Amino acid sequence: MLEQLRKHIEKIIPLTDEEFAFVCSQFTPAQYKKHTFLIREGDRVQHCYFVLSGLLMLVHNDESGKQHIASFAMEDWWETDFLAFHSKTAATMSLQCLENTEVLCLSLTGYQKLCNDLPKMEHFFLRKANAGHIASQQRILSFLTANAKQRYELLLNKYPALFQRVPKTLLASYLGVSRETLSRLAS
Amino acid sequence: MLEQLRKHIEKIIPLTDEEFAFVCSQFTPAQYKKHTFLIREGDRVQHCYFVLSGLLMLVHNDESGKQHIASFAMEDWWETDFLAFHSKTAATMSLQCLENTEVLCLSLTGYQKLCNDLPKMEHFFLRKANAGHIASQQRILSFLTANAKQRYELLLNKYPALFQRVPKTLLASYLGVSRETLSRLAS
DNA sequence: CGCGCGATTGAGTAATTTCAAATCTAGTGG
DNA sequence: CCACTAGATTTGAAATTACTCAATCGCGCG
Repeated sequence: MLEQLRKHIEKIIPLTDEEFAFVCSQFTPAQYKKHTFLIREGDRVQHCYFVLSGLLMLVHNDESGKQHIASFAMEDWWETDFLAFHSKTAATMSLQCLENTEVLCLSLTGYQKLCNDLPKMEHFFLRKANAGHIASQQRILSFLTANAKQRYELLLNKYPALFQRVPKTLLASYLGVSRETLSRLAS
Repeated sequence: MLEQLRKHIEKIIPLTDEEFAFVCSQFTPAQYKKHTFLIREGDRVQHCYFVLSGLLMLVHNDESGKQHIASFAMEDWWETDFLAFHSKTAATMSLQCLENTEVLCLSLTGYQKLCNDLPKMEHFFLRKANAGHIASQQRILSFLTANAKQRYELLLNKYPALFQRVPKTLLASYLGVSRETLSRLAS
């Protein structure tokens, strides 16, 4: 279980056993059942989560009660309401389980300790943050350049597994179209 | 001019004169006239740019010849085609001057040297990358939750200066609407 | 003055949403 | 094994939103 974290980190930087032990000391394992919330809008955000297994969604609910999915998080993803986590403000998004999910929890102080005491980990997080930024920019571009059908196909190519794992309604609210429109696109 | 960079960095981390001298050694100043390209699609991306003055836009041109603006970059912003820069691949976006612009150029090796030799700078870039990631997520949410008019008003609140500095056509292609639609929204 | 760029306006068309109803499917209890 | 229910998906039709194409307007600059 912690081996999974080690493999994940070592795709970017090698760690000695000692270093890895220190890394581990900052994480707390946790399990959540399908439908439960790791973060609720309005909460203080205590952790950043590394997903070991299962599936999460990061969701924002607007005034009219519609839900909009900022992101799905599957195995080996890092997820939280990053704005709230880093700025210690109230969450504007919920983080919810779409499946039974195992995570490793990292607190903000744990994150800071890792960055300060182990430069390799700061480097690791920098790489992850850059990748996240780039991925978000790509998604923005998809909204600018592609229509609903094209965005649907992009998603289908990028994460085919999602189609098995989540209801279409949720894919629709990730893509920014109504579920009816998504249904009509599939044909 | 380099003082501007120092002030910018020291909003996040203090630097000794010696450290700052080392930082400076990795940057090359450059000036570009309105309309010129810092990066063209297809190019290798040599630099990440810190904008001292002026205004840039990061643009993607689709097959049908329409241009889509991923981002504007004004004073004190860092900009480049980050995917191409970090992965040493060909640019999929152009970076172009909307005004005469002064920048400081940082090469990938310069970036890596700063990160390796000066942990403070790695920390600085981590903070910037996180902020960039968060800002992109907010923009994604704006596409999901807001219609054209609301996105227009968000932009207007966030960057009122842009309305003085760039033609509406470009704001439209940043917001993802046609210029005609934007024109009708303004009323 | 006249050119050229940017902004606006109008009219028709295409894409998407909304609301409503019908259909399908997996899981539950009898 | 079947009937039943809740959730998910599909379909239809009307309404809305945004796009496209075309024409016009406004203004700064040579």
